[in-house]
Amino acid sequence: MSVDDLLRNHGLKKTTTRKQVLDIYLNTDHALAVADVEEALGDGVDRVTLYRTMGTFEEKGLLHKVYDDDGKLKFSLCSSDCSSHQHHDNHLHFHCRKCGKTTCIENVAVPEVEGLEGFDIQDVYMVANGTCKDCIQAA
Amino acid sequence: MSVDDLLRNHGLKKTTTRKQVLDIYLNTDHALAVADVEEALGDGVDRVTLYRTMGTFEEKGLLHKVYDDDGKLKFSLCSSDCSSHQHHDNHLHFHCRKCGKTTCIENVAVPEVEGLEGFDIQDVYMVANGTCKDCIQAA
DNA sequence: TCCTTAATGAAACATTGTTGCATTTAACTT
DNA sequence: AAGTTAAATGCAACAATGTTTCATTAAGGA
Ligand SMILES: [Mn+2]
Ligand SMILES: [Mn+2]
Ligand SMILES: [Zn+2]
Ligand SMILES: [Zn+2]
Repeated sequence: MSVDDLLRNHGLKKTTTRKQVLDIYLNTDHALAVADVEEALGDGVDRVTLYRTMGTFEEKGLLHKVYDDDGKLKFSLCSSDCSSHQHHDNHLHFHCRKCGKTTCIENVAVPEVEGLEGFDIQDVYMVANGTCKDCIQAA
Repeated sequence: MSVDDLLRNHGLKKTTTRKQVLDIYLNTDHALAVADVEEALGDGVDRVTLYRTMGTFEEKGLLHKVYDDDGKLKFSLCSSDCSSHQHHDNHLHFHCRKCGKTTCIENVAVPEVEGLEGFDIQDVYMVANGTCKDCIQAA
């Protein structure tokens, strides 16, 4: 889907910054932090605007949060059925300790949690840490 | 096990601050951030010392890191078989969005990850978010 | 008790994220 | 196409979290 369509479908105004940010995510295969996007845009856009842009994208279901080993916040594109009402990104994530990249493993679902009687589970986050394919091959 | 024994068994000097910090963790059933410990100690101990203390405890296998929903870093007591060589805290964690407490669910193991051929998985972190027992009862 | 090394305190700094307010711009109305 | 309005942006100031350097203090062994 195009950048313009994605923005319209999620009820967002079509601004220059939003189109640029979304374009970056569409052309990257791993999660990006605010600082990464800031660097990719090479100045010209205020840091605060990026924080607000990513926040809005997360609220509206365009991006979902990803945390790596060190609690560093990154964002990844959501699957097509995420909206402002609900996220459906219950897949595994992989964080490579060599290259630092965090990737969505869309085809591995987070397993159901058993044995937690008395708790109300809303969602489960799961991240595997280790060495990614690329870094193994490069070694 | 006593505070003194724990410190000795992990090869750590017995200082006032370390004993106080460890005592707090032994008497709390949920994970605590550096700021939480600082507040519990009520001044007198420098913030930097606490960061270093918790860092050392983590290295030596006395505490393990816990991240909640917002990437906030907390620490929890490790199971008895953690050491500076390796952590064995592969259990589920629960983060309550009402009270904010993060708890170790020692009796629920993190499931093995299937379907990740080509990756080298070192460890897996898993946290369930929702409402805890206490907050459900209080409602 | 003395000595050595590790632990601590203090200050300065870096990074990440938030808030208030003035200005600009997108989308809608006319 | 111009005008209107609410949302988005830029800027400055602030807050929270974490790190680094260096002088001082304290722990544990000799
Ligand atoms: Mn994902
Ligand atoms: Mn735990
Ligand atoms: Zn890698
Ligand atoms: Zn609760």
